[in-house]
Amino acid sequence: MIPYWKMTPKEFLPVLRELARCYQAFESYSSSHVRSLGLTPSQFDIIATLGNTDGMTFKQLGEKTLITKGTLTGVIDRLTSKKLVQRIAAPHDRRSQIVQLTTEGEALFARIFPAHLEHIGGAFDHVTPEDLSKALGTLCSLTRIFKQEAVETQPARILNN
Amino acid sequence: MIPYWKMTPKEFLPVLRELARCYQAFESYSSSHVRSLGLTPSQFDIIATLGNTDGMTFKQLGEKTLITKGTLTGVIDRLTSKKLVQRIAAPHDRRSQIVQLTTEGEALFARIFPAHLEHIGGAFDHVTPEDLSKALGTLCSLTRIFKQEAVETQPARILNN
DNA sequence: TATTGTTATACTCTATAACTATA
DNA sequence: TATAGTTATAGAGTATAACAATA
Repeated sequence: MIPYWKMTPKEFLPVLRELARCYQAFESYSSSHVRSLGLTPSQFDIIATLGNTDGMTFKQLGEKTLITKGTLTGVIDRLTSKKLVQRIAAPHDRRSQIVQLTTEGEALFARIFPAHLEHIGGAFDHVTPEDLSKALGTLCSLTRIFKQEAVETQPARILNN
Repeated sequence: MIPYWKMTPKEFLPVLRELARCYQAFESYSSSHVRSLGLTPSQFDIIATLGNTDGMTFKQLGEKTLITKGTLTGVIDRLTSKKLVQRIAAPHDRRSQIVQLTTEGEALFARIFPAHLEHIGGAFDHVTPEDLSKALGTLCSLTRIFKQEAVETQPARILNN
């Protein structure tokens, strides 16, 4: 039995604005570190995603990072020319390629990622675990519904389902 | 008397991931609307920021939208060629220019913005006001600290101030 | 001298779609 | 026929810095 509220823009807009502001503040902080290493945010995203894995296919990588395949080829090309990642053939499907960190890429990941986490973790020192888990819950439910809505672009569809 | 917790990455990383996922889901949903109007997200950002105002200077606009001045000139040029915004001279400083919506831009804003809000509001129907305000609080405190950290890039600075 | 906005450059990302080689 | 990744293209945002006009 879920209670039903009709939120007004006046109520939820501050949350959206703060969501954007928070994400952008995080991104901007994160990217200032990242750019000082000679990486773009997209490139760092790839490194962080591949860290502590044996690599993954272009398809998987694209799904995790939300980068489309056409763009991904370019990003991986640039990281390859920096010797941070490499392509290897996938074992059971010759159409497929595995992207993985090189030794150099792993070393970079090992050097910068823990420091990143340590730094970021400081932001959470005065947030209670309870607030954190509530915020997580709220963010999750928002995400779920935004994703739903993104699929059902035509409101009329709701009537047809 | 604020209690002190030391959060571990295992605790806060899910929140960061969900923050990114939530923002990106929102952005992607929002931008699918926006692109169907022939606008990019940056361009919509400008329109939404100028809506219900008498216009503002390049400087103000850049601060609100987090677009740097060099880029902003290009974005405004494109919106100008679409006849959605216009530049006018600022009254008391002849270096400065005011950007404002044209009649056409205002009409577009009036047509799409309420619909946008209405659509987005649906996502909040099953979130309680309490959770919403807690999430807002948490987001705010995170934002504040990310911004702080972004400024103090050199930790050593803290000692010098 | 400092500030506002413009211009210029080089790079990166995006959307889109045609293409290849496999499956 | 469908899928994985590549290539090509045109447009748009980014960082950076030099520049003109004005304060």
